[in-house]
Amino acid sequence: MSENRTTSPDAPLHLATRETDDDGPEPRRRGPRKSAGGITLRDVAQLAGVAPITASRALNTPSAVSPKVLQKVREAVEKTGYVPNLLAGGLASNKSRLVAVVVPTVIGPVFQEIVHTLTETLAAAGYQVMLGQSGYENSREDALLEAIIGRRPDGVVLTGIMRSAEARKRLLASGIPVVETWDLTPTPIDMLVGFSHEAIGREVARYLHQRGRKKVAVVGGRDERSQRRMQSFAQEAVALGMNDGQGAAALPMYHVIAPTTLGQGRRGLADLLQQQPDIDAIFCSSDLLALGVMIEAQSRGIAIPAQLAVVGFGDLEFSRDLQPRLTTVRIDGTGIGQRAARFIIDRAAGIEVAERIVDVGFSIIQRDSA
Amino acid sequence: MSENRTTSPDAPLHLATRETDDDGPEPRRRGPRKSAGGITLRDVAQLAGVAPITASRALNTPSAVSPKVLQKVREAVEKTGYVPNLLAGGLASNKSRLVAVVVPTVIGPVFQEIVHTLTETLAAAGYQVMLGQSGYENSREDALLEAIIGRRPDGVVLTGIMRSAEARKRLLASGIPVVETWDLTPTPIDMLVGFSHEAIGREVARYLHQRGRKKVAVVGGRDERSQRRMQSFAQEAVALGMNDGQGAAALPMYHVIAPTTLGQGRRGLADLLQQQPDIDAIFCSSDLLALGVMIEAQSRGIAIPAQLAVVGFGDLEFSRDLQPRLTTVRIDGTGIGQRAARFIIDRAAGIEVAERIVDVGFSIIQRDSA
DNA sequence: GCCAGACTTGGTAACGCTACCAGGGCCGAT
DNA sequence: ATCGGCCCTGGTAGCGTTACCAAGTCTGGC
Repeated sequence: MSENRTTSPDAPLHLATRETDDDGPEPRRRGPRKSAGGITLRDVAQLAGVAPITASRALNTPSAVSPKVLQKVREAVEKTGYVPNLLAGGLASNKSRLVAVVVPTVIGPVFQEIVHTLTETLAAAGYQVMLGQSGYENSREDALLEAIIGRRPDGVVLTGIMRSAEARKRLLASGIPVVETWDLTPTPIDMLVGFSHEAIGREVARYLHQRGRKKVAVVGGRDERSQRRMQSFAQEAVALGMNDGQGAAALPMYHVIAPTTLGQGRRGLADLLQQQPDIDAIFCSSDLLALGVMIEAQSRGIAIPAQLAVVGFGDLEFSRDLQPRLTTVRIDGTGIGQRAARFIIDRAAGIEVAERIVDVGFSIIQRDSA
Repeated sequence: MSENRTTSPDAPLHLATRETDDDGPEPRRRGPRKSAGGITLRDVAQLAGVAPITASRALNTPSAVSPKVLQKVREAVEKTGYVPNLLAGGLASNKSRLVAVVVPTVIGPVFQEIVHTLTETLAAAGYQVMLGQSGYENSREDALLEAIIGRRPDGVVLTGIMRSAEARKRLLASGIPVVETWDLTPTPIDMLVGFSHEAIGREVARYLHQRGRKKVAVVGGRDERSQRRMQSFAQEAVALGMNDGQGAAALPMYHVIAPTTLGQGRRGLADLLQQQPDIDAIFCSSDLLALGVMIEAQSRGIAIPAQLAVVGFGDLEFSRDLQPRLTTVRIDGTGIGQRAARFIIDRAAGIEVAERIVDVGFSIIQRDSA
C-alpha cells in the first residue's frame, strides 16, 4: 500500500562524499556514528566553494557577504534542498526561536483567538509556537514545565494558568521571558497582558441596573476567574440596591464545571427559576451558556429581553447573529495575542520594555438581549 | 512595577565553578564565549561524583545504572534544579521529541478535537506539539514547511492541507514520518487517518431520501473537501430521483467562504428559498451553518423538521442541546488524533506499521431536525 | 581459586551550527 | 609610496548532550 515513500528518503541527493580532511591532525574516527545522512551546511558550503561559516552568514546576515558569494550559496541551497537544522543553530546561538504557549485547553472558543494570533504573529517574526495544555488541574503543570524549559524557548506565554508557586519559581529561575495573560495582577512573574475580571463583573451589574433590572442572577463556571467576575457582579448589584438589598451571598447562582456548554445554560435557567421565579436578568460566564439560557427561555415562552435580560461573556462569532442578538462582554483576544507576541519579540531583540503590565480592558457590546 | 524578576535569574544557584581540567591537553580557550550560565548535565554529574555520561544514563535509562548512582544523581538534579537541554539532546541523538501539527487554522471548532487529542496523547508519550497554521491559501506553506523541517520533528501531522506538490516532495525527501488526516486518498505521502467525504455526501442523500424528502438543497463551504461532500450529495440525490430528476448541477446550492458562520447559514437559507421556494431539506457543511439555517427558519415561521429537514456536519458539542436537536454527521476527531499519535510514536520506536491507511468512517447522528 | 560473562562506569568524539578572533585584500588619505 | 581602516572571508572552538567503544568490577561455575 502506497509504496511511494520507500523509494527515496534513504538516498537523498548524493553529493560529493564528505572526506576526512587529510591536512589536519588525524581525526582517527572509530566508527562513523549514526548521522541522519542529511544535507548539512557543510555540504552547501562545499558546493558553493566557500567555508561553512561564510555559508552560514550568507543565510543569516546576507548583508555581511558579497553579492557573488550570496548568489553562489543561494544556488547551492536551491540545488541541494538544504534546510538548516534549527536544533543545532539554537544550541550554538542560545536562541531557539521557539515560543511556548500554554492554555488550559484548546477545546472551546475561549483561547482560540489568542492562540491563533500568537501563532500568526510569531510565525511572521520567525518564531514557531509550541503548544502546551495544562488542563484545569495543576497535576500536569510540572511535567509540562519541564518539557517547555527543556526546549529553551525564547519566551513563554501563559494564558489563564500557572497557579502553583513552585511552577512560578522554576519559570522565574529559568530566565525565560514570560508573558501572563487573561488576568490582571499587580505581581506578575514577568510581563502581563490582561484585563480585570472584577471590573467586568462590576460594569455588567451597573449596565443592568441602568436598564432598570431589579432581580439579577448568575450562571457561571467554577473556575477561579469566572468566580471573581461573579463575586464582583454580585457585590456591585447589591451595592446598587438590586435584589431587594439582600446580601451578595443570597444572589441566585448556578455553577457549572468548565468547559461551559449550551446544555448547562439550559439547565442553569431552569434551576435559577426554581430558586427565584421572578428574576429579570442573568449574567452568564460565557456566550455558550447565554445561548443555552436563551433557548431554554424560548422553549418556556419567556420573552427576551422583555421579561428576561441576558448578558454573555466572550462575544463569540455567532452571538451577533442570534435571535435576539446577544449582548455580551468582548475581550480583545487578538489584541492580547499581538501585545504578548510583541513583548517576547522585543525582549529577544534586547529591547527592555518599559511598561510590563498592560490592561487591554474589555467592552460591553450592547445588542438586543439586554 | 513588579521588580520581583530582576532579583534572581542572573545568579542561579551558584555551584562549584566549572574549572578547566588541568590533566587534559591544554584547552587554551581564548574567551569564554557566551554560555547561558545555566546548569548543565556536567554540573549535576560533578555534584553526584560521577561522569556526565553516567548522569545521562541515570536520567534516560535508569535501569542501566546502579541504585546508588541513581539516587545520587537524582539528589543532584533536585538540588540544582537541573532541566535537561532537549535541543542538545535532540541534536546528539537525532530525536527531537517534537511533533509538528499543521491545521488551516485553530479558529473554529473543526480541528480543535484533533489538536487537543494529539497534544494530550503525545505529551503523555513525552512529545511536545509544535503548532503550525497554514491558512487556507498555499502561500505560507513553504515558509511553514521550512520552519518545521528545520526543527527535525519526529513526526508531522497534516490536517486538511498540503496540497502543493512541491511541499509534498520536500516533506517526503526530509524522511520525517508524516500522517495526513481528515481525508482519504489512495496515495498518501506516508500514513493516513481519515474518512471519505464522498461517502458522507452519499449517505446523507440516502438518509434524506429514506425519510421522504423530495427537494434538497445545500449550504456549503467553498473549500475543496466541503465541495466534494456536496458534489457527492448532489449526485446521489439525483440518482435517487430527488429534485424532479433534474441534473446535479441544478440542485440549489449556497456557497460560503470558510470559516463558516451562523450568519452565513441564515443568509444561506434566505438565498435558497429565493432560488427554490419549495425545498424540504438542507445539508449544511457545518453545524454552525445548520444552526443559522434553523434560526432563520424559525424567524420565518418555517417548522423544523415538519416543513424543512436540516442536517449539519461536525456534531459540535451544542448540537444535541438545540431546539430541535440537530441531526448531524459526526467525525471522531479524538479517534483520529489518537491513531495519528500512535502512528508517530510507533514509527519513532522503530515499529513499522502494517496498514498505513486507516478509514475511521463517520456516523450520522439521528436527532430531531431531520 | 580462576576465568568467562554479565553488569557498571568512563573516555572520547561527534551531532550541525554559530561566536569569536584573525587575516588578507582593497581603498583613500597622508 | 605607505599606512590605517574597512570589508569580507576563514579557522577554531565550543553549545550540551548522547553514541560508541573500552575498561573495569563483580559475580558464579568448574
